[in-house]
Amino acid sequence: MTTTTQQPADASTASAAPPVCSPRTAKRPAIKVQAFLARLSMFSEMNDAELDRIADGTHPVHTEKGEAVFNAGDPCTGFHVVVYGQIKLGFTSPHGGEKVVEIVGAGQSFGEALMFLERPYIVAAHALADSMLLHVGRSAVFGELTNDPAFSRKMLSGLSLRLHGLVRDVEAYSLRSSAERVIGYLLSAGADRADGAAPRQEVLLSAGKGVLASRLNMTPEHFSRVLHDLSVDGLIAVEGKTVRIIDIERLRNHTA
Amino acid sequence: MTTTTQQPADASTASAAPPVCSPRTAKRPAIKVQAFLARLSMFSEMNDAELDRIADGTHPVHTEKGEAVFNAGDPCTGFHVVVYGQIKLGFTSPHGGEKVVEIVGAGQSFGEALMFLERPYIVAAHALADSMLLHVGRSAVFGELTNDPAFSRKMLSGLSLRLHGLVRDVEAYSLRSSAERVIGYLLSAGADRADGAAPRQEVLLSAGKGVLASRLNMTPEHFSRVLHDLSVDGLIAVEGKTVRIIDIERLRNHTA
DNA sequence: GCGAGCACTTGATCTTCCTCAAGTAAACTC
DNA sequence: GAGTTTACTTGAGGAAGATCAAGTGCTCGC
Repeated sequence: MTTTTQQPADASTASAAPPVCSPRTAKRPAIKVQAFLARLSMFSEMNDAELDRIADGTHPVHTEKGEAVFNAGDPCTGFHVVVYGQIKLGFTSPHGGEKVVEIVGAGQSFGEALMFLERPYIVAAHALADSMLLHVGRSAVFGELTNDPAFSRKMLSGLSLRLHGLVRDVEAYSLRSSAERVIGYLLSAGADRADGAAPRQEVLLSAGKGVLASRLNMTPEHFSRVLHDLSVDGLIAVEGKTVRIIDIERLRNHTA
Repeated sequence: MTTTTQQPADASTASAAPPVCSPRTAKRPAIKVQAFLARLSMFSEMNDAELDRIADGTHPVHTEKGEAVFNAGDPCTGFHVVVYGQIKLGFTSPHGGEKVVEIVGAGQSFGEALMFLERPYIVAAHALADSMLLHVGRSAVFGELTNDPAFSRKMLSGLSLRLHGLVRDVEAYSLRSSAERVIGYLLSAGADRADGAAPRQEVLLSAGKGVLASRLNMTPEHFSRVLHDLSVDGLIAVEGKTVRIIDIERLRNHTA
């Protein structure tokens, strides 16, 4: 592995899909379920009949900021797709600590693996913002799997991508220093608007610094210090939740 | 998550299948490919015609101890099953360090995720012992996927199980101390002969201590010290590659 | 059976990162 | 708009684990 721009946060299944409607349009906006599902790469090759059947196995879940979607130990009866909002998946240690495994945004899904394993959740899901999810029931998915090989293949690539991301995370946790993980996050967050060669100079942190710190396996204090040190070195400038990348070349080669 | 016996080393897809023949019977023993494949849970529901087609897409790979099966960056044209021997999957950092992600034994497979993603490997695979693998070509797998939903479902559960194991690893790396990871490994290795309620008292370490240490995210030195400390506390007794568990109850509750 | 090489152990020291404790700034209530 | 809460920052000190450097004991080849 010679890559220098590791991206601990890329484990997404569905490519980004814009929310069907704004969370502020109404308190509980009605959405066209089929239309929303069709934009997810997972369902993108489905015909109308199939989409209808999947949509039938679906129900909306509204979760307010801070609330749990599910907790570790809960039985898993399907998987979730984020329509709007943001969800964090994490472990809580008996000793009070927390480890955020993944931060999931609009158009992304989670919980497929447990659905296939028919085991209870081992992580908890909490809303980082008022969110709307679709819960896709297991039997609807299994029904389509039996007669749609293209769908099976989509699911397989989705899971594979997730696995790949997790392996990259393990690599980052094991072989990289905290500073390198932070830099990796900044570079990948800056690069994720993949519309051109040049990564953006302005990165908007995708969650609160405490949550990000946990996602990157470090304490909020240490995260703060790393950001501070990078600022002092003139590599970035931090203004609240936005980070301006000043010297991307030196940032890439930074080792400390 | 309330489990106290975490098992960082359980990420296996196929349930253990005995080697078709001993590695010492002949230098390159011929095996009945179909018969071997049929024992893997992945292929267990296949009929003879299907097994024949998969077997046709297969070729044997013999790898001597220390040799690489593939390296990071190599293209992935299928996945591997271990017939006999032992393979380690790991990252090599540019600064010389190594991180073993998984240790794979007979009857287990690896590389499926990359096969579905059609990306080059991000880990390297090295033989820990003289080994024989079967390489299962991508097109053979894809061919069966299109007309065998049961096979698709098997693959999906296989990947899900792997994902699940990796998430548990991340939890262990993030929230557990090294000693807890070692204990977790000992308990799971002792419990893996799941023929009764009582875990074995004698655990044979599944690889060299250096390799295990890396798998558990610690240095060989530290691993050695942890084992030593547990011995001094009277919880285990180490005799070369076998660890006798003396006080399993105290071992489970140990915190340091 | 003897030397070479390797795997493992043990010891001393050093680094990274965490913990605890304030302090500051921004956001949310009333 | 003052008070409270929450999020973040800063500092001092400490602990877990890494690194470096010798050892010791094994196995393996001859």
